[in-house]
Amino acid sequence: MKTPKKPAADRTVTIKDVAREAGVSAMSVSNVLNGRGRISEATADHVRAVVERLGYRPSVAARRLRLSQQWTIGMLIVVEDPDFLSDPFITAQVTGLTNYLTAHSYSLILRGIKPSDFRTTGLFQDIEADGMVAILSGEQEQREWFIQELSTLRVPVVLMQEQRLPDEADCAIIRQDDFGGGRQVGEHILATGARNCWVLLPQVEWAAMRARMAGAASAFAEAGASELKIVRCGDESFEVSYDATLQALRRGPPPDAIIGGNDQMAIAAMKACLDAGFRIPEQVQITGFNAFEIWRYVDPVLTTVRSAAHALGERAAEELIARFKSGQFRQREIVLPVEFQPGNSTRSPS
Amino acid sequence: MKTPKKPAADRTVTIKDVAREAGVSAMSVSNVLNGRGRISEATADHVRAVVERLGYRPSVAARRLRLSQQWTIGMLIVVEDPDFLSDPFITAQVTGLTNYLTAHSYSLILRGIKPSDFRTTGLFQDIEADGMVAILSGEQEQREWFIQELSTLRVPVVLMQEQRLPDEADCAIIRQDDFGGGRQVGEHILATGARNCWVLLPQVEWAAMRARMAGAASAFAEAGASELKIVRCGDESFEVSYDATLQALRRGPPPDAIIGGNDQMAIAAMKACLDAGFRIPEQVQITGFNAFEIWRYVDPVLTTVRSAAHALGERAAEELIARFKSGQFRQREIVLPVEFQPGNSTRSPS
DNA sequence: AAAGATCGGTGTATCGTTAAATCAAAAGGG
DNA sequence: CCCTTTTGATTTAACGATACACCGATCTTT
Repeated sequence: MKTPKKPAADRTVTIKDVAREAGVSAMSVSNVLNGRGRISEATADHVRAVVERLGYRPSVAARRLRLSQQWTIGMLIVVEDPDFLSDPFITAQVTGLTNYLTAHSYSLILRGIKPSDFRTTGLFQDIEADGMVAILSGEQEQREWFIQELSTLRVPVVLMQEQRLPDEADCAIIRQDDFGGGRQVGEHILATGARNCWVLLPQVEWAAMRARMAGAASAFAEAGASELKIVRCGDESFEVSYDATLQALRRGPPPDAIIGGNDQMAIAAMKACLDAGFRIPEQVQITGFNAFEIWRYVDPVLTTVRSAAHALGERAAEELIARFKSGQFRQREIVLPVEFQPGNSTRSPS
Repeated sequence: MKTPKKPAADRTVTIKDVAREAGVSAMSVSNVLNGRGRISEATADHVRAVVERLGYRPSVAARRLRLSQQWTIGMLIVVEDPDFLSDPFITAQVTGLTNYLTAHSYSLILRGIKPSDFRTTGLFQDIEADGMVAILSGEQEQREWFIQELSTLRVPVVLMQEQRLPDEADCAIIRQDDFGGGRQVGEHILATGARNCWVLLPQVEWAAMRARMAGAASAFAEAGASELKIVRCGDESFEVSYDATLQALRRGPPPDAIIGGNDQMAIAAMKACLDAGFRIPEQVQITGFNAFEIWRYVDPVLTTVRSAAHALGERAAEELIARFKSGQFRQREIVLPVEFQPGNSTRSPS
């Protein structure tokens, strides 16, 4: 007796094939596989066996259409730099998101776009995502406009790093305590006796960075110290931050301390100071933010603020799925704590 | 006169709504929007106007089902570490991929999985991607098995970092010239007079890293120098590499040079050497690989190899789309050049 | 023993789009 | 002026799954 045994059929196996082969209706197969409806154990086993034998896999596309659910979350990173994953703080959040979503059978579609491309690709209309996560940069006004546009999609929206929401926006914000972290940095710097300080910020507005700076500034203001001097860099890259710091050093007297907007900028500034002949931390102190892995391996070890970036991503995913399932989009704000991490790029408080 | 003007209808607008409103058949609407079939300019304009007025957006889900095309590429990063985006070399490739795909209206679904999860989530059966990109780690045998499994999906497959393919695998490989880069590093080190060298490699097998090492080894072999001593680190993280180097330094005589498997490991090794009291590059020389942005901002500036990671990702995306469109899956290998980048962590060749 | 409840399951319609076949009317050809 | 071709558009039937309504048997209940 010949057994062709052709389980790797060329045409894809559909639910009807299984139904015919098992001698039941397509509906029953569906019910068995989804554990719905009333099916006897016997036929269920039989159906499962046939499914196994034919190697049937339900069509995701069909299910998506029928149930109008995509099991897909869109993630939008709006930033000028096309190299949108260069910041480890962002990748860590992405990782957290992906891992959580994968574990819950959702997929993440990642897209980095320039603000100017927001309307064309930012709304993920070619995707029909079940929800959106966004990290926005740019001026407050522009960001608010983005947020409003995102709301028109009628899917849950979670914003990361954003510090406050327009009243009408029914989004969730997931962020860390940037202000608090910045304040601790400021207090620490003040305690070392520094008074004349710079803050290194990129040209682009990041709400989180502004909050860090505001935190530090509030500490300085309370102490009656002189105002922080903002040094603008073109962007957050090492190169640009390095150049900006070097130029600023050449232009006038050096500061007691430089507060970097993040670790990258701080490390670049550190290098610039060293190259300019200053000793760290004796002459100039440096602080970073976010404690990305390298902070310990530069010399001297960087004083920074440890953030739970991975957890931020996970919480965002969790919130998003919860919103999608419940259909409730109430305004909400989730803030995770940060931890100040003193290193050797600042002096011990005296 | 009251104009309710309710363009943001609650129920989604389908092609039928447009057809009814425009007084034509659904098919005509479809044809207008896709520029197919025979349609007079007049009706086309009219239909477009109605589409605009009703705010109609074609349903991606329906189109996906009908055309059995998903406009989606799956990217698989198989690695033990759940923090699969911590390597900037990988994120740069991801960025290149995403940007190219987005520009061509494809989406990337990213997933980092442990080797043990390969069967459950690795095949993207819950996605039905039009193609797959994979970065695999692990033993050769295991990787080959993964490659074979990926082939069963009957979609184009592009592998990154892989150095050679099993004969039956009709995949494309996109990689950089790791061997050549490693060889240049080896030659450079030899030229400085170093003879007794270590190679820092993670426990996990990365084909690319092995190739770099083989390149360096070949230079040493030809020069008749003593064999490279492999120092295994548990993984590629700074912390583990640092500890491994420090331990190795304590256990015996220091090497003339340490060849890092990548920049991260090299920087960690550098710090370990400094902390152990060695001067760089006078006593110990260090080299990295991949030139991720920080290489210039550590002290001393790291000698490394510049790679076109972004371009690797773009080429991968391009190849994938080409394969999908043509339906031709012939074995292919694309190799991009690398550029040796001498720094101050090695001495000048004498 | 009639009436209802439970069990196990089937048929039909539908999600929104597009390929293929078809068709009526206008245009062209001899 | 009849016959073919072209033009512009329609009708039908999928793509593969699931919601919903319904149905014929058993099994209870009184």
